[in-house]
Amino acid sequence: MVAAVLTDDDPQALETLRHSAAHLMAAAVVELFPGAEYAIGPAIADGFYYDFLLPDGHRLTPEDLVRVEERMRTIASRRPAFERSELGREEALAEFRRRHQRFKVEIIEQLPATEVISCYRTGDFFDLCRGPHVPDAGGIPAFRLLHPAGAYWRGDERNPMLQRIYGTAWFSEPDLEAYLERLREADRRDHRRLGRELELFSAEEALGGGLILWHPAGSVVREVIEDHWRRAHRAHGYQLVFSPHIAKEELWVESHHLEFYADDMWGPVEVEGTRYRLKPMNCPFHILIYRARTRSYRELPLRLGELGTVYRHERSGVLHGLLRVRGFTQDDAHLFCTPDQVGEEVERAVAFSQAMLRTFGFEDLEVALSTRPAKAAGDLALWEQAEATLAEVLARRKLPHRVDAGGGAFYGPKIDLFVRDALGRTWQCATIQLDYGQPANFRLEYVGPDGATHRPVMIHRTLLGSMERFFGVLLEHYAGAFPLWLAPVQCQVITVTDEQLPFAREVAGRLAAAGLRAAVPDRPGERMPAKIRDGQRAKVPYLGVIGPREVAAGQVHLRDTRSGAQTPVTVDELVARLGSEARPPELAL
RNA sequence: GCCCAGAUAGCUCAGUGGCAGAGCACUUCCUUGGUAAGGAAGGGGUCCCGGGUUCAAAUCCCGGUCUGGGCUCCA
Repeated sequence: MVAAVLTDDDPQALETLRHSAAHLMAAAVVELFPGAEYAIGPAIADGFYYDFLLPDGHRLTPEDLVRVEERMRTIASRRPAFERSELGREEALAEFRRRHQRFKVEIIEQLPATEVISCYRTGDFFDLCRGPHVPDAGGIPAFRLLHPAGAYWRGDERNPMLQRIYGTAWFSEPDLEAYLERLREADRRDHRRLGRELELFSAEEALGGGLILWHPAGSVVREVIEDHWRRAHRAHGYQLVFSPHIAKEELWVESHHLEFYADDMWGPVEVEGTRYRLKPMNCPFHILIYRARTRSYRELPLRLGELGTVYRHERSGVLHGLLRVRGFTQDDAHLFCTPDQVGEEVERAVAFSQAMLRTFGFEDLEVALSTRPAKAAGDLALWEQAEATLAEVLARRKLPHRVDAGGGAFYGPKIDLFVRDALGRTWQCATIQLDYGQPANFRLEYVGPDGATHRPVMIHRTLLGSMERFFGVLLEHYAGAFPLWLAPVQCQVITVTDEQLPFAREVAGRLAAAGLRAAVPDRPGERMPAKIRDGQRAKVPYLGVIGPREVAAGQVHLRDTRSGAQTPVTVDELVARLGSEARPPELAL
C-alpha cells in the first residue's frame, strides 16, 4: 500500500491528487449514468480527464458537467477511501467482464501476463489503476470540471468516439482560483480576439477555411517584421529570391512530395493539358534556382532565402486562428553546401534563429532533435550521419534538448526551436532540417577544386516558422501591446479642442518625417477623454496631448499608455525620444 | 476527416412557431473640453446558404458552409 504524502513542492503529489480527482469524477458519472463504461482517466498538465461511453449514446452537455461536479462533492463529503487491491489476471478479467467494462478488459488483455494487476475501489466505483491515490476522496481540496469533449478510444479515428470530461484539481482554493485566472488571461490574450479588436486580421467565411486577410494595422506589423528579417538575412550572407505559388505536377513528382506528402497538397489545376499544383513547400523552387547553371565550390555555401507563401490541405477540424491555417508565408531558406560545411552551417542557423527570436522578446527557448520517421526517403547510413551531425551541433552550443524519435521530415532529421511565451506556453517556430535526399532527387552538383562534380547537401530552415503563426504567437505574448518598433501606430496626437488641430498635424508630420508612425484621430468635436480612451484601448504606445498651453510652449504632453506616466516634452525631444526607442533591435549573435 | 456545440446589425449578444431587438460602433446635429465614454436624433437585417414541414419558420427537420472545443498526456 502506497500512502501518498501530499506536499506542495512535489509535482508527483499534484499528479496523484489529479488522478484521484479523475477517479472521483468517474464515480460520479457512473452514479449519474448507470451502465456508463469508463476508458482511461489520467492526470495531465494542469488537470485531468476521463473518457466515457455513456448509455444510449448520451452526449455530455455543459449542464451535465454541473450535475457531475455536484455529485462529486456529495461523494467526497462521505470521504470514501481509495482502497487498493491486487488481482490475478483471470480474476481481474472476470471482474471487469462482470461489470461490462470492455475498455478495461481490452487494457488487461494487452498487459504482459506476469504483470500484477492493481485496482482501486472508491465507494461503489471500482477501477483498474496503477495508483497511487490520496487516502480518501475527501482529500482533494479544490477541483473544477472545465469542459466536455469528444475523443476517440486510443486516439484512433477508426475507434468509437468517447465522451471526455476535462477538469482541474489543486492543493487549495487560491491555487485553483489562480489557475482559472490564468485561463481567463489566456482568453483575454487570444490572438483571434485581439486580431478583431485591434483590426489586425480576419478570416472571412466568403474566403474559405484557414485563409487569412491581413488588415492595414496587421500589415504594418508584418511589414516591420519582414523588413527586419530581410535586413538580418542580407547581413548574414543570404541572397533573397521570389518564386511562384504554383508549379507543374511533374516537379512535385521529381521532389517526391507527391509520393510522401500528397495528402497535404491541394488538388491539381489543369491548364492546356498540363497539371499544376499549388506549392506546399518552397524547396523545389530554390533547387531550380541552384540548378539553373553549373555551380562551383567557390559559391558554397549558397544561402537562398524567401518569404514564400505555401498552401497545405490541413484537415478542417485542426484549423485554428492564425496558428493552423491552409495558406501561409514561411520565412524559408535553403542552404546548399559541401558535406564538410554542414556542421558549421547548421550551427550558424541555430545561432541565427536564437538571435532572431530574442529580438522579439523570446529569451527562453526549448530545443528538440527529431529523428528518422517510419516513412522516410534515403539510405540509412546517411540518416545516421545526419542525426549525428545535428546532435554534435547541439552539444557544441550546449543546448539542452529532448529527442523526438521518428519526428523528422521524410527527407531528413531536424532541430526545432520552441519559444516560451509570457504565459509559459511553448510554440514551435524555428526548424532546421538536414536533407541528403533532395540533392540526389534533383541531381544537384557543384564542381570541386579537383575539377570533378560533387553532390551538395541541403539544409532547409525557418527562423520564425510562418508569418501567420509567428504573428499570432507574438500577439498573445505581448497581449496586443506591441513594443514601439512593432506598434502599428506608435504615437497618436490628441488635441484638447479642435483649435489645436493644425499644430497636432504639424507634430504628426514631424514624427512621420523621422520615419515614425503617427496619427491624428479625425474626430472633430469629440472630447479629449474619449480620444485618450480610444488610444488606450487600441494599445497605442504613446499619446501626445496638445491643448492651448502646449501650443503656446511648442510642447506635447506625452502619455506613455503602458506605464501611465505623463511628461511635457518639446517636439524635438519627442522625435528624438521616440526615434531611438523605435529602432529595431540589433541581432546579438 | 470524425464527435459535440454554435452562426440574429460592423462588434458583443437577447429573442425559440405569429410585427426582428439591446448596448457599443456608424451618420447628423448640439457641445470646444485638460488625461479611460458629453448630449440628442437617425440610418443600418437574405436572422449563414439551400431544401423540407406548417395557415405561418430567425425559431422545427434534412443537407451544406464557416467558426469554436476535442480527437498520439494511455490503467
